[in-house]
Amino acid sequence: MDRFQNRISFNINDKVFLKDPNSSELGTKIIQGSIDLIEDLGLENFTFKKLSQYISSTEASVYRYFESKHHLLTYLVLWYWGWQEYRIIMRTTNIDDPKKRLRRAIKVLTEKIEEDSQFAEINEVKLNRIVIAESSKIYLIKNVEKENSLGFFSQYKEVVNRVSDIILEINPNYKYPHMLVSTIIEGAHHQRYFAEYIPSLTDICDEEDAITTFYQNLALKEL
Amino acid sequence: MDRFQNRISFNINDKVFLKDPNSSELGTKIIQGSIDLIEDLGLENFTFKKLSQYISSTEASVYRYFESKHHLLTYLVLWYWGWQEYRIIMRTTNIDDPKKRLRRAIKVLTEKIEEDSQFAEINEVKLNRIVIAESSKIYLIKNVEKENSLGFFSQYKEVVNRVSDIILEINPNYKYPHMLVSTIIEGAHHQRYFAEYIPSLTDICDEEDAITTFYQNLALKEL
DNA sequence: GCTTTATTGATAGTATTACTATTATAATTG
DNA sequence: CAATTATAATAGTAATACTATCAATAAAGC
Repeated sequence: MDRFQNRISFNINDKVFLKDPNSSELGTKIIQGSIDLIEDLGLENFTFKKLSQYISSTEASVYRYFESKHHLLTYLVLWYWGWQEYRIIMRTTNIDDPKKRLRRAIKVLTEKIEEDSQFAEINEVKLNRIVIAESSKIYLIKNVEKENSLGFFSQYKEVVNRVSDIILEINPNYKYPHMLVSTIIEGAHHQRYFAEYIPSLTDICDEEDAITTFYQNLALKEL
Repeated sequence: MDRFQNRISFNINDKVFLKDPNSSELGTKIIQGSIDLIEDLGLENFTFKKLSQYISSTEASVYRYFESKHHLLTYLVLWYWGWQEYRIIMRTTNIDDPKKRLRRAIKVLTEKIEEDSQFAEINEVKLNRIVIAESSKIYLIKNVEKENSLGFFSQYKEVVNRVSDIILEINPNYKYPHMLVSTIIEGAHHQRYFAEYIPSLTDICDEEDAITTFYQNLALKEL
């Protein structure tokens, strides 16, 4: 079991899994396989049966790690926001100007992830696509409040708070930092999704990364 | 059948249903009942079986109107955007100042619906809550592109286009009117949802309608 | 080296969901 | 009155989302 202990990983709320997938080889295969399959099939068509076949295990074994595909998705999204927080820290420390820091943070949160390099067991490109297309489903459910009280959205909140703090540095009297940040995060996800699948809902643009630029400017004009 | 013809209703894409629910009493009960039940149970726990029991009919009869609960939800959302377009028109005609028109349109799109009066067969308060909590699920699916090509999102697009046109009146050179409008619409839905269920993600405010004010100001500062 | 324990695999089984099909009956329309 | 249509009643199927049991194996402790 020792060989799995020193993996680079974020501390993920242990109520989201039955058994820590980071503690075994099968667990790692569940995470890797689910990222592949959810990205490929969509959450609707993804099942634990298909996953278990994909990773050459059994349905019952997968159920020993996660009580449902919904919890598995929640785990992936928690991981994602842990990773994003880490990226924001990496890319904003040692920058004095809070406006510049805000621009950087918005870039991190709104840019398209195109390289998968940092973590062997996680394909960040696919995970980013999953978060864009599926993450809102983790809270658009009847028992949001219960899952909220279990801390399933805490990682997301931390990211929102961190960026809100930068906003308050720029304008200490600004009343709605959380609203602004979550509008930007969710908005950027929507725009990326629309741009790919329902382009008539967005504005055609040749610009290199119009979505990031749009939200950076929106935020700075607002403050 | 005649007695159902002169109901006030928006022209809804006929590919979304198998049989027009507006053409019969059972159809009307399906729509009314589904609004009650989806609002109450959430889409996840809503089934045609429960619906048919609720309206004292049978599962097979419901399936003659809609091929799936997903299509039924799509119908409701189409109706909602038809209604919102109508409300925008009602509340913006005869106003000369485009900035004032934009404020009004944003108010219509972001305010909480609290009275249910206009249409006998539709509970607008509940439908608004359904749209906030469930509408993104109509496009966050694997076959978005097919459903888009069938015109399932056309009503939403029309609303976005209508408001975009107001934006272009204010600033004819503005590059991202569609992005701005869809960011506002989806953002307001998120904020209302968060305010109710995950309040730590929003900003506590005593103000009467902070969400509407927030998005009105955001839009006007951006332009 | 042997026992205990933990991990996974193999298999089976259940309730519910998301449908489809068939037939009967009541209501409308021509 | 005949023909059509709408609905109800019933049955049935494949897939999903699980739960339970037991055996095989590998690792950990003594």
